[in-house]
Amino acid sequence: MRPTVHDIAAAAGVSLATVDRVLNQRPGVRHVTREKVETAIREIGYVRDVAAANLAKGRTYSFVFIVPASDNSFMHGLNAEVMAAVARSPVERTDIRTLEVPAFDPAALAAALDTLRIERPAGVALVATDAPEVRDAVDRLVQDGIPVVTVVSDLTGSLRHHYAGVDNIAAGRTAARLLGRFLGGAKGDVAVLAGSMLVRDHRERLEGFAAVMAEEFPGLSILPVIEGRDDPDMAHMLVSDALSKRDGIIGVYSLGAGNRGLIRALKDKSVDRALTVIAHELTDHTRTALLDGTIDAILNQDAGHEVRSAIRVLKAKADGLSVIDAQERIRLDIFLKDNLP
Amino acid sequence: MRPTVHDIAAAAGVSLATVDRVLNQRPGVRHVTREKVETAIREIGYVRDVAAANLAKGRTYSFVFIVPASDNSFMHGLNAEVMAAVARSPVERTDIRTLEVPAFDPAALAAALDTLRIERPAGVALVATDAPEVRDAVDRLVQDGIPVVTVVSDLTGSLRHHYAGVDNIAAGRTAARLLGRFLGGAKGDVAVLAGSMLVRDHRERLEGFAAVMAEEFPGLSILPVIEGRDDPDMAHMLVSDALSKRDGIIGVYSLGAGNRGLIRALKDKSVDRALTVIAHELTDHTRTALLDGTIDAILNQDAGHEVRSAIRVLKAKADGLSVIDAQERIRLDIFLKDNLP
DNA sequence: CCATTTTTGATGTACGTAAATCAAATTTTT
DNA sequence: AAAAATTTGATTTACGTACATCAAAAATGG
Repeated sequence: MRPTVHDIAAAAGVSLATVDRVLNQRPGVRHVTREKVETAIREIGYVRDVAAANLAKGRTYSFVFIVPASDNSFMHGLNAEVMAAVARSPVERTDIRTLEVPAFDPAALAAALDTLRIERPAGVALVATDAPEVRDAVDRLVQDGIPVVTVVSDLTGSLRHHYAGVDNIAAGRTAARLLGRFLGGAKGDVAVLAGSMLVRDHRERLEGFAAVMAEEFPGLSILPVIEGRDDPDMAHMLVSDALSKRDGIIGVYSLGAGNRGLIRALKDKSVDRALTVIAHELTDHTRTALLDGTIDAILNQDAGHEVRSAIRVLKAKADGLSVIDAQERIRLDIFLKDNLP
Repeated sequence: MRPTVHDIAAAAGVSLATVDRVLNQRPGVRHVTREKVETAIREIGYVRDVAAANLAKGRTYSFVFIVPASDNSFMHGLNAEVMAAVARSPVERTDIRTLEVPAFDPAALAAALDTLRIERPAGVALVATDAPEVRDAVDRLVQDGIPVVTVVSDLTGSLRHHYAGVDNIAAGRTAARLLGRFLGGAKGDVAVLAGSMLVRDHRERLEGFAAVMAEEFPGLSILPVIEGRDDPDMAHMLVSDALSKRDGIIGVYSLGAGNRGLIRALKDKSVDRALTVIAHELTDHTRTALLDGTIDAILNQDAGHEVRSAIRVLKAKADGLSVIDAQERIRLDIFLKDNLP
């Protein structure tokens, strides 16, 4: 049987009320007594029954999810996963609210974060835009004692408690090795399509990609990055243009979210050119393209896992519990035709 | 606020005791009354507060994990993960016990399962040996109302509630495509090292591998399968032998757990031969081999995830709750040098 | 219509913790 | 040493559910 508060009281030779004061850091306990109780807690190996505690508190965790108002498949998917979590939330004693902010707008994000300092939710999750003002706003929240986790995109040098997302440098490196190996020893050019170099995850992917390319595949040279702003039409135009202008292109790495346009451009390219293509994010479009051979591999982060992980971590922080690190590591999924879910 | 049993009683116009009888399927309720209560439950959208319920029951879930007494890194890892779960178990109101049975011994496994029919734990997880007697024993447990999940290796045609493991056919297919693509258009032989063709997961991996090889890489031919019984020394001998006898070998697929011997054989092969190698299961040995270039890719199933998933599913079944399917899908990890955890 | 059986209601206790109140004991201050 | 302040104890209620008991009401059988 697990020890209870009564066992602590007996072991420490104090009353239940005193144990309660220590456990819930209420005032009115002398230092020596407090230590006596804490020793007893350690010695009998007491762990608070969180379920019973929350029942007694009538507590519901109120969490806020801040997501960018971006119109691409990935963000839609992320939103859907947050909504799914909201739907489950009553069962899990959580009360999750989403807050939409303009994409790539540090000032708006920082303002939203500062609003939350008043509201004081039990935890905040955000898709970070990597800017100093956002970092400062996050740090203020953290210093106010509110748990904060970043999702998908991290925040350089901030005090956030956790990052629920993939290692984007590793993702870029992996893409490079896959592309290099798939191309065998062939020599030629590689086109890179990104959303914007202003976002940290895209920058990091490119960084990793370029590093491995340089180290290991000297026969392949990276062309100047095409920034498609994650917009299908823009991506289509820019990629078509690049493909027609340069006929040395034998590989493409799409590290952003504008894959609809890319796929269109690849499909209406001159039939004689076989390209090896690696893209990020599994969506209906990329899935179809993978199956029909337009794309050779997809790197993916599972938005559902990221959302659930963020919530688990926030909950653990709110309860003062530890998390299982291995469980919260967001993995980079590599999909070929054969292992699609 | 979530509706409670009191709300049901009010809505249905019956007493709390009657609601309780319906909820916990106790006898002594007329059909019409029962239906009135059930309607009310549906209409106000009541969901039982599992935390409070378990608190009241003083319930601890007693689960049994049946693992094979196999001496390879993967099974050791699995065992370690089960032990980690055992360590966490008091906090999660679970009481997990492991049961070791001889590996590849259907009779022993079936006997162990039948013992559990007496003990009636709240759930059983097992690494299945794919045999009719095991299937029947599992079906008996299920028919007794005990939740059963298979882990790592599934059981053909059984009534088990869930399988916490990877799709091994997809794993084999993925290995084939990776190997084929890494080899570019080269022609030659591919050696396959397995543990034993008597285990279902190995058979399935081979099946998927062979299928894709035949469909898509006609230039590569698969040599007769080497069965190393997951034994390092045996694998070393057999692989060394094959490599020296056939010099057309350009690729190796190791789908079992005997990688230590394979790696040794690869390292002391004549230096001029560059092989492309795909192996299963991330262990210290395969990790080192991947980093030093002896192995080109590792396919992995995360034992920790499998164990935790199995427990979550068992708990959900025991509580009569549903699971989040996407969360319980065990993914096939593909590791290159660059995305090792 | 009475006796019997079945169904329903009313009520209390328990689970482990939180939180509050008030009295008693102890310490500190004057 | 008395007064004031602080610390501790004892006790109660609550959270939402499970489970048990006993009495009351309703349905059923003869």
